[in-house]
Amino acid sequence: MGRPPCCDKVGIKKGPWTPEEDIILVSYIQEHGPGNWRSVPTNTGLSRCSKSCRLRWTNYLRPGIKRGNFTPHEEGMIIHLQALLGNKWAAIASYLPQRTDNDIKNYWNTHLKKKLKKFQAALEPPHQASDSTTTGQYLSKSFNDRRSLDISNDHASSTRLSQSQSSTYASSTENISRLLEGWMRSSPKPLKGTQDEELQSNDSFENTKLVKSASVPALHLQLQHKTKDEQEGGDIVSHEEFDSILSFENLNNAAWDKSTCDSMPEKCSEASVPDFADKVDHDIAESHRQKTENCAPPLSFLEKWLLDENVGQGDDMMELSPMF
DNA sequence: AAACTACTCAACCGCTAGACC
DNA sequence: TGGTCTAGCGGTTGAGTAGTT
Repeated sequence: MGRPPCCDKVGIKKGPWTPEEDIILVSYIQEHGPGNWRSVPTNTGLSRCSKSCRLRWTNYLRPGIKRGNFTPHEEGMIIHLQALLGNKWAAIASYLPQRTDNDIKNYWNTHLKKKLKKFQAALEPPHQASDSTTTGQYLSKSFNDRRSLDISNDHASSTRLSQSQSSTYASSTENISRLLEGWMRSSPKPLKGTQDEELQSNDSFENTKLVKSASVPALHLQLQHKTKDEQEGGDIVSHEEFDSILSFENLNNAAWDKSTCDSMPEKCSEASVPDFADKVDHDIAESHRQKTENCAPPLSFLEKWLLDENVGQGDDMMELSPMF
């Protein structure tokens, strides 16, 4: 006796979503908000199962998602969070709110894993090269060897590489935007502001939800578990190693602030930081605290971030929610 | 120019946890 | 308390694309 399918498979469309389907889904969610996915196919007339609708929304259509072109600091965060948490993509994604877990997972599997493998291979004599697959091992070995290659340069080159690649994400999003614009013009629905604003306001709703359901408690548990592993002789990430994570020249304060404070305000609260410190690692938390202390005045923080981002990677900026 | 290979990433599948009755 | 249902998660697949021969 297996679990019944989430929806009747007969007549359910599979495969890539069309822009028209995207529009239908987005417009429905704009009106009703995300959630109650089961009713989405029936209410929208989409021949998709509820799961597919939810995934399409969370992985692709949800406003505020940053597509492609992972920045060096994002790479650094992914690498080290993966070393710390393992393949807990949702937990990792909660620290990179503009990225979906699917995106991070794909990026890890297609880019970072290989990169780290190469990195490890370069560090180890051939006879020592094991078939290890955990990044913790990669990282521990890599960072313990201070003769190591300049990983920042590696990041930079990879970013250049990825930036040179054409982005199907972008083109798809543009198509949808265009279609949405057309739809908005023809839609009788009275809407305040632009489509983007509308989407962004939904985004704040969605982000709020994300924050609430974000894996922070789970992360605490996992971190506790992880640090326990370390105490028991596990080969995860040492304090020193994690310092190096956060001191990546490209993993600047703005990076952390942006990805944490922007959409995870509770992490910026003074109350949450000591808790974080207890459970994770003093060094990490100290670094985090220093970074998050800047969060108190949201506007000045934002200004700081904007300035930093403009200097460092202006091309890569996300549009800010009008809620700011 | 065609055939082949490698790579990327959107989407799917199957499982689990938690909410609800 | 146990069963059912749903949302969410991580692993995997396969279509499309880029690169190479």
